[in-house]
Amino acid sequence: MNKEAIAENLRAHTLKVTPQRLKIVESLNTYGHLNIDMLYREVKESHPNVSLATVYKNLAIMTQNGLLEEVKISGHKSVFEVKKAPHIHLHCSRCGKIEDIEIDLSYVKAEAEKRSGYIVSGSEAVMVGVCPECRHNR
Amino acid sequence: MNKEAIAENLRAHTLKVTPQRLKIVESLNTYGHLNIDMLYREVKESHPNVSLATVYKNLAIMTQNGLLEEVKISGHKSVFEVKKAPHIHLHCSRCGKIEDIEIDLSYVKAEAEKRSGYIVSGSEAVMVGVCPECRHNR
DNA sequence: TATTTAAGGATAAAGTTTATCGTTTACTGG
DNA sequence: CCAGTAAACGATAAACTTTATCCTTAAATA
Repeated sequence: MNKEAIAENLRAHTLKVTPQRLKIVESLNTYGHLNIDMLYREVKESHPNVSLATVYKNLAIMTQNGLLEEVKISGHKSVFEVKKAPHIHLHCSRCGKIEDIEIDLSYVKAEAEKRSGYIVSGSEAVMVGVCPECRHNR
Repeated sequence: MNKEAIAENLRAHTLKVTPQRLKIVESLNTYGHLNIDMLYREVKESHPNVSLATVYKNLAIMTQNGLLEEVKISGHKSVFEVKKAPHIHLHCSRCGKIEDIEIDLSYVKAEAEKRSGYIVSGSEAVMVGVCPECRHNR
């Protein structure tokens, strides 16, 4: 995804296009899931005097505006990702990596609604385990 | 669940039985899901000079030892619960309440393993929506 | 290109969690 | 039941994280 497409995406979420924001989204496109410290380091590479507060402020507003999503991982700092089609997360407890996998949860949602009376508007699921690489390299 | 049963549960997890720990688990049995501030307030009622550090230390060790579980809720502080049979969480975005519901995720787990090569050992799922009470009282 | 408004940077303040350390308490074995 | 030991407690400092403030800079609009 190129810079102009990212800029489009920012504008689509009523956010001004700034170099710092471009870099944040670019980094997330490249690495998938990054926490705030990683993102701060990333942005500093191209903008050495970026303020940590800027990263905080941007993650907050980009998440509020629906461009990013925060993923809470048990025992770790939250990571952020660019919002895309609904999916669940795989978290490797050995190497810490996080992957997306598109598994349909509509059955779970329907079942939850039926049995609880809730109207469910969203869901978040994380499966924890060991990835193939970590299983083999030991 | 009475005090002796809670004490049993603590011992079963190689934890000494202290009044502060009893109160924490008792509160969680009563209310289901509480964050650290709520638990601190709870324990203070029966042990007015409990230290906040004690609550932190106990939640950490009880979680490590598998007696409690931490539930990360988007936009809120983590809540804790007494570990029980696998279940997923319902979170009402209006009133903030959290409920358990036992829905089988083994299909999701199997599918995730098949498609990713991971060996999945655990999962955490939260469905966000509006509970029946909040839907009606407005 | 000037104007307006939002965003950035620096840093202070607030809030949260962990570490330290001396004292107290729960457990064990006699 | 009591003494000894190790763990837990309380108080508090330190570390760490997040948010707020305020002045400067930059992006969008016409």
